[in-house]
Amino acid sequence: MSVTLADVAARAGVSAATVSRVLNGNYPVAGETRSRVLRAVEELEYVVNGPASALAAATSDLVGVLVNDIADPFFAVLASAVQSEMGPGADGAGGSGQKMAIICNTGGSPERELTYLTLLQRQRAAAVVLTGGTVEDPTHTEALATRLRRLSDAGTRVVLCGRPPLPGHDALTVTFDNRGGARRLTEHLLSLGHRRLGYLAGPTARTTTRHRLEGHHAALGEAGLAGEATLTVHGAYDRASGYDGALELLRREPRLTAILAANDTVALGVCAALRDRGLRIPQDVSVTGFDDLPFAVDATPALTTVRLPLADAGARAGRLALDRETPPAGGVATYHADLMARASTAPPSPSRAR
Amino acid sequence: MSVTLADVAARAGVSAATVSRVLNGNYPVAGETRSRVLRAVEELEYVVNGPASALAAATSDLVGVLVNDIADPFFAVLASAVQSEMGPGADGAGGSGQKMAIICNTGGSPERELTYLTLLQRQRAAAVVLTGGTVEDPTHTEALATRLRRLSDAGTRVVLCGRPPLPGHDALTVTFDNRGGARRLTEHLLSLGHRRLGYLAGPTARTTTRHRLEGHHAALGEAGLAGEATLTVHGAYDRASGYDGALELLRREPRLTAILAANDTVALGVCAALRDRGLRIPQDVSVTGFDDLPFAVDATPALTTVRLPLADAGARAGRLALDRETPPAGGVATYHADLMARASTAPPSPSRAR
DNA sequence: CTGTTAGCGCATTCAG
DNA sequence: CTGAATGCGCTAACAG
Repeated sequence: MSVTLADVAARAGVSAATVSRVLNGNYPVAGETRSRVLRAVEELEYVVNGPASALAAATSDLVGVLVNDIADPFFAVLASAVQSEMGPGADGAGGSGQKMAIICNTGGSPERELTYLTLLQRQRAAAVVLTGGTVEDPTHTEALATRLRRLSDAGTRVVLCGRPPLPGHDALTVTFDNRGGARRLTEHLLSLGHRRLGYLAGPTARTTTRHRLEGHHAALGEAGLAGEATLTVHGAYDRASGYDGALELLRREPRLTAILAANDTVALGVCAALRDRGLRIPQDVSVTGFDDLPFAVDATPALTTVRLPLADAGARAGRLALDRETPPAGGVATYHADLMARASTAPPSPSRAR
Repeated sequence: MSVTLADVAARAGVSAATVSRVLNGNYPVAGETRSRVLRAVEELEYVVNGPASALAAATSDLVGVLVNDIADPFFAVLASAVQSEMGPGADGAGGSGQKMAIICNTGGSPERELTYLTLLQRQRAAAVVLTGGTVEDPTHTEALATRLRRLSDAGTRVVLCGRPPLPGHDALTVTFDNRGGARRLTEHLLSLGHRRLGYLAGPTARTTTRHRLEGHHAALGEAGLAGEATLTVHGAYDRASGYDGALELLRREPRLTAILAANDTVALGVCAALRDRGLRIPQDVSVTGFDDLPFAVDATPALTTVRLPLADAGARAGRLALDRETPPAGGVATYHADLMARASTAPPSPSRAR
């Protein structure tokens, strides 16, 4: 078969235990012995058997990262950042602490989220990072808390990134001020003079959707427009629902002067729909996104949005997962969402005000 | 500690072997016994120990996916597609064949590619999928072939996706007709009447870069412009090099009427640079991308590019990796790259022709 | 169809 | 500082 520890030991004229010690570098080993072992490893092209050592040591060097869909830039950037803290190049301690990230696409499905968690528990993952908003359903929340508790009981570190702390489990959390971001976006539009706003919300019953909507309503309330602008349509976080949603909003209120999209991707769909309807951005209708993904600045006109520090947050989550950073007080770190006012928003045109 | 197979066996009043059999579903087990075992599993909340079974069975259910950077949409889409063929929801055979994808960011570095391959060998990965173009350096090519041979010798399936077959190793390959795509793009511009083209190539010494450049030159040659248009600048596959590269091309040849970018992301940078220079697209300068990533159609003007069927190719690679699909004849499947003529290209304006 | 018997390759006691 | 012995939890023959 394959070359094993014993083969290396024989070649180096030492015991298997010694080889193990050299390789893991936890125990003192004589310099001479050490180099002899290392040479044998080279010569035999020995590669540790991960499963075997995971079994013996009762812990693997796999880290699970749950995302809705890795093809969505939001999650890709987050996952990439988490990644950046492990594996070759990250080098948290000087070499052999190589962790590997298992990326799991849940597709936003609660069941799959649970299934993946079980799969990761089966792998005896060293840590698990759950990214993005989560479904707000008591049943699921409880099931999730239970699963996570089992994981932490089994020694797996659990970190939440991009979602609020989970009731029933004290996982370390890195989250975004979605409420504040949405509020700033709405205030920005109101200050430009907009009064008839359309809001394209994300999928119902998700934390992210709710928080952003709450921020929006808060701003509206402060401006004394609480009751008025309940023009809201829910949809998925994709371009198509942006397109369809924009048309639906216009159907309901043709005199709309601004549309707030659930995120940048949705905003792109909104822009496409408006263009197809012959409406100019921002002269006829202002549009805002959310997240400030890389493409936002290249949209035409450049998208006014709110910047989420995804890379920072992801990296932070990665370090917390690997226990390389002291946890924030209270276990929760919240990142601010800055307004990026660009060309897709402007004062409403008097003509459309009618 | 944690509950084990033996615990379940005791609870169900059977032997550990039987439990293992019902869980893996490979051997015939009496219906009655089966359900008793399953019940015990439920009651004890038993979760298989992955490392232990991997050790005993000498194979894990981990699949490595090497990408340059998962934050780059090109790789994200590819990886997502590979993913889609495994894990919950893919269900290739009816349930428990759950594979998990380990995504490895090589950052385009040959050394890291090798390191990750070793790490995957250590995990006894069931398969490895290498995506994207590769560095063309004899030393690296050989080192890579050696590593891959070790992997296949150890029983790991190796699939290449988005790069040409590797000399020295007969891995299954799913690749794109980069040459043809670049040729079609160039022909498109030539047929519109362009004669002064600028080419923004990817990083030097990479297969993708070379193939696209070759296609470009082939088209130029056929048009009898071989010697003429050697206006080429190399750069990374990112927006910034698109921006800088466009400025550099314009410096070298201010009368340029078209720029072919290494890919869509680079094209976005080119567009930004042109706009900043007060040049209109496509009236003053036509621009083309490559890949047809989701955002290409939302650029303004919509980007003329070449469509790579990333999702199809990724899924195919995933199935091949899992041995769920019969390999193509010769072990190599090549996907065609279709021209997507959109608004960023048009005949050159007579005024600029001077 | 089911139980028994051996390891899989390594990390750790515990002695020396 | 090093070696010998033990077991991690599971699968895979081999019998029955």
